[in-house]
Amino acid sequence: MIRIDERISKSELTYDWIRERIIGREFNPGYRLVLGAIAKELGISVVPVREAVRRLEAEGLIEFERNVGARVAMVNQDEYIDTMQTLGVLEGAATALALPLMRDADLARAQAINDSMRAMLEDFDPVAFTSLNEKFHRALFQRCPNPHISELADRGWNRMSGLRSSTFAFVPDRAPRSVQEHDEILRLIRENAEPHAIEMAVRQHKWRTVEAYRQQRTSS
Amino acid sequence: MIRIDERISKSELTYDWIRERIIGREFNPGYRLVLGAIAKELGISVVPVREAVRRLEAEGLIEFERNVGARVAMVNQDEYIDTMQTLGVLEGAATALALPLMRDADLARAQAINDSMRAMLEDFDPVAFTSLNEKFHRALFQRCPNPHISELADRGWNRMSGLRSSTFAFVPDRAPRSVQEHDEILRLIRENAEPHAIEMAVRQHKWRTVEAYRQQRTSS
DNA sequence: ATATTTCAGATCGTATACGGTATGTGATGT
DNA sequence: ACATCACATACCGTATACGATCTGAAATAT
Repeated sequence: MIRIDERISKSELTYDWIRERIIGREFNPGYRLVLGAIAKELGISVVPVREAVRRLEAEGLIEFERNVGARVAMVNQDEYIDTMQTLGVLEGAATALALPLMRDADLARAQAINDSMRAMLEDFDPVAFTSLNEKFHRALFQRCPNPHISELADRGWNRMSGLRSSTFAFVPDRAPRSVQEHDEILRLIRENAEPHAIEMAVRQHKWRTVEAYRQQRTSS
Repeated sequence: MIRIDERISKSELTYDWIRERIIGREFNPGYRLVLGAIAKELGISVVPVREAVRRLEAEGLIEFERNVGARVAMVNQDEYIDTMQTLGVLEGAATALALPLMRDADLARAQAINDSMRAMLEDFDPVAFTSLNEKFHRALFQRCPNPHISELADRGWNRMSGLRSSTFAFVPDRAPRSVQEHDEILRLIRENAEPHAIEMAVRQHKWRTVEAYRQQRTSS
């Protein structure tokens, strides 16, 4: 008799609950996570909440201070730059590794997303644009056969969930160039360019965004 | 009156305690971590132990199964390959980023480590050799100015701590080639080669080790 | 002999309790 | 008015307790 106990532990449940809200931007960076309050909200005790928070802490989504409490990680500007730089490396590699497994449908989907982004350039909505941008990049590396590298790339994106919404609000000039570079990347893939060339195109694309951001910051 | 309370929480203490033992290979992959036993060993209750375990779980050093318990992560062969591949990417990038900050002393130290490795080829000790190998690579990227990428590279090495000791036991033939490739990498750095060339040298060096391992596995 | 059931011991998951630490507020002194 | 201190409150950190679940071994059935 196999009894499939799908019941998930409360600790796990809480982990998902908090994580969804951070990634869904319901809890913004700096948002104070009061353990007791969360426990009461979910109708459980604080112990499983603490375990969930510890896991999120290790993933960098939450910052924890002894005797003070937990808050959604503040990704300051330096960290933003570091994370984007790392993400460029990881995503470039993940995309290159995904190439042999990529299907026409995947390419078509990425193309469709980028077309939506282009259409949006007229009447610019930074939040929607940034959201599509993420979808575009995830579409490129989703087939990556190395789950380890995919997960690190995922975590990188999640880590910036708080700032994501505003990335292109900071550097709106980058938007048209960004769409153009996406097209270029898709072209390289279609033409079966060297995986290494594609990797570097993805990396440089991301690094140029960081560079634009850095300059914007120092000039203002 | 500033009172610097250096006292670290028991949860943190336990985290360090377990982590040291995993990385120091006192707890090998598969080792069963009984929460109550650890609590008793450290003279504390299980709650902080559980928190520590959750963090280690999120870092991939521990695997946790509901109602069964925690054990030191088993890095199976596929995971080993994936992790090494990822590490090649990260370490290559980290090393390239570190180049401008690298000092002569750093290079000299790396060279000394590699010389020790070469000396060891005569009377081969896989464990000591693998340990030096790690030191060599860490020496190359330690100056990396992007803490985020360094940390991921560190975690990659730590994740393999269990298998590390045996890497070169599996593919002893790789050892002389490895030393040679280290020399080559050092030469490129000394001659101020393109950062990108150095990045790829480091990456390929690691990937070749993986490849040797993969072939060794399929042929046996 | 092999498969199934039963049961006890080990271990986990979570609730509750309580002392400790940080933080804001109002009283007190200058 | 401003700084300092005392105190109340909110929240955290950890211990303890106990029911739930798993595991392996002995007992039973086939």
